[in-house]
Amino acid sequence: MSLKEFLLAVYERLLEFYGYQRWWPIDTSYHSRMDTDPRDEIIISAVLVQNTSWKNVEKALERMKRKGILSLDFVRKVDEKTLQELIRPAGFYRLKSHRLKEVAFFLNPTEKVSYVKRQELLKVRGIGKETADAILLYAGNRLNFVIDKYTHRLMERLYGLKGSYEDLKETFEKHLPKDVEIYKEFHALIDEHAKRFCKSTPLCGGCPVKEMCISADPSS
DNA sequence: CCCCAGGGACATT
DNA sequence: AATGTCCATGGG
Repeated sequence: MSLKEFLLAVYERLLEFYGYQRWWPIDTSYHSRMDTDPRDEIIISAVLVQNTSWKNVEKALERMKRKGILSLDFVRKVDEKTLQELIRPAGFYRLKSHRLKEVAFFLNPTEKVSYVKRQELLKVRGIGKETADAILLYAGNRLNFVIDKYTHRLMERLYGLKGSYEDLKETFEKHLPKDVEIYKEFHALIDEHAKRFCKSTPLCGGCPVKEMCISADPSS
């Protein structure tokens, strides 16, 4: 089986097992009610979720909706101290309030997310490769595969596939169909699978891709 | 008590 | 290029 066939087979098996993940969750009724851009919610939460559980991000988003406005305009206008208190549950709150300001001024207007160059987005302080690719893919609907530590771990275990962030990103983008919906779902499925089975100490018993994994423990 | 979460910047080796 | 440290809240 070629790498191309392998990646697609893993994707289809994970999709079959877990179903559609539908990242990024968006409160569409909020944005139509408040006349705010849903892409703002994705951009803001992409920063908030850095090394943080989604659960804690949701708490911060709720506070922004309740005591502020969940939009990049609000982030630009609110004073940093207030912003810190709103996002506190997401952790690293002093760091992240500054990062939110940086990205909110850079992605102004929000429409810029659909044409800005990746290299330019990466110059924003606080926006690394994963956050940049997540913003481009999920908010910009652009063909940018997102790599994270789960992707590294899973691919090394499944196929012995190692490499830098850019190496892995190129591999996925070279072999997968050029389809943003597949990019979005596959990344989400990889994360879900890494959390449920392919943890730091893997739970190979019941793993949906055990049969295609070079390092699965056959006895478990 | 421990470890980890949908990372990134910066320093050190 | 690889590894270490800091940033912080919340849950298991």
